[in-house]
Amino acid sequence: MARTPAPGTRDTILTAAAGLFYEYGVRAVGMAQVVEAAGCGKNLLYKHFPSKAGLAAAYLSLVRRERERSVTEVLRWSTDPADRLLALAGEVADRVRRPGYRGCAFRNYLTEFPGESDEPARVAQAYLADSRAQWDRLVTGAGGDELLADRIWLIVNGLYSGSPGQARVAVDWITELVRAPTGTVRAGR
Amino acid sequence: MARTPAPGTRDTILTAAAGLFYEYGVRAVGMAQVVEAAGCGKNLLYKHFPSKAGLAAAYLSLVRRERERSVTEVLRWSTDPADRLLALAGEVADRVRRPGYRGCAFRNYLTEFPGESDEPARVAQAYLADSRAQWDRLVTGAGGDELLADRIWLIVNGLYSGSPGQARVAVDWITELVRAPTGTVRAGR
DNA sequence: GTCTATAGAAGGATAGAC
DNA sequence: GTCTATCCTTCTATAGAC
Repeated sequence: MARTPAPGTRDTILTAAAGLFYEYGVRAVGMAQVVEAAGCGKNLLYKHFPSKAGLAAAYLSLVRRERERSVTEVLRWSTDPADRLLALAGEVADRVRRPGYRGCAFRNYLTEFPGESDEPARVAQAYLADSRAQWDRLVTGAGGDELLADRIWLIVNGLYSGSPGQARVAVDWITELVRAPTGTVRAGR
Repeated sequence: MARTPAPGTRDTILTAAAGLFYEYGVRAVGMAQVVEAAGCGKNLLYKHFPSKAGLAAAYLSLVRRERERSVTEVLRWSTDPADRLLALAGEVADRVRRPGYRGCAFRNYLTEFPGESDEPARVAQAYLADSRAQWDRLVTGAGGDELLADRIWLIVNGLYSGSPGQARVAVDWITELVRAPTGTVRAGR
């Protein structure tokens, strides 16, 4: 038997890469930088990931898993669609307010690589489409119409690309829109 | 006798660079690509621009000038603050719907170079701050409060990073918010 | 000895700058 | 065009664990 492979190597590398990619951007971070941060050799990196694009795709998939775990957590709070919608809004706002927040990882990648259709781009686009669909389901589940879904998605987009100070404004607004005093939840005032 | 310098060389280079930078991103475009698109020699490029960062700053300044010219144009339509606000919203929506639209050039640069404080980053941040101030002035001029200004800026941010299809939703919503049936323009419903 | 890991050089392409 | 530097990727050399 030869030397036993370290068990968490892939995760170590991926975590290091994810931190760098998110903070400085995928394009700005070189593979040598990832290797240095992970404290491993280049060989090991290319053994676990086929290329930089593959590593970037794994990074975005990791962010997706973390985000989905957090979302699933807060959605457990209630079975009421309106409550779940507000819980989701609060989850996003919390993330935006976290120190070190530098925008949405998926939107950032698509901005860094416009028009690209490689694996990480597909991961990013798929997540954004699924995220939008989830918001829409919650809105319609809460009795909202298509217009309200469009408007809330507009706020969510603004929330992701705006300053952290706007988080409260966004959450309060969504709350107000969903908890419409008329009883029915529609987009119009 | 030396050859007389072509008069519009700087503009030719800058226009070519601007098109490439906006379409593919600043990081993705090399100086050789700019030279090829401009149809000039490399030495001429570095005669007119000190570095790539300098060229990028000139590109963002050009975008700012064009945008301000367009905004000034539509703001001439009316002296009524609410009308001007809606005219500004329409201008943004038109730009977002234009073919080849790939997001806000300033926001894109700051995403491509996070944490940077070089000249183009300062140009981008300055424009965004000034733009936000302009929106705020128009909202308060139309009788809106600070909350409404925050909310409209949220919509504008969402408009810039959303899909072109959301342009109409955004404009209609801003119109509805500004032309509040109660007569007074406030954020609350 | 055999396998895994690290460190670093080499390759080939491409970057910015002159 | 050239020069230097850096990019991603591969390969070599060496050290260490079994």
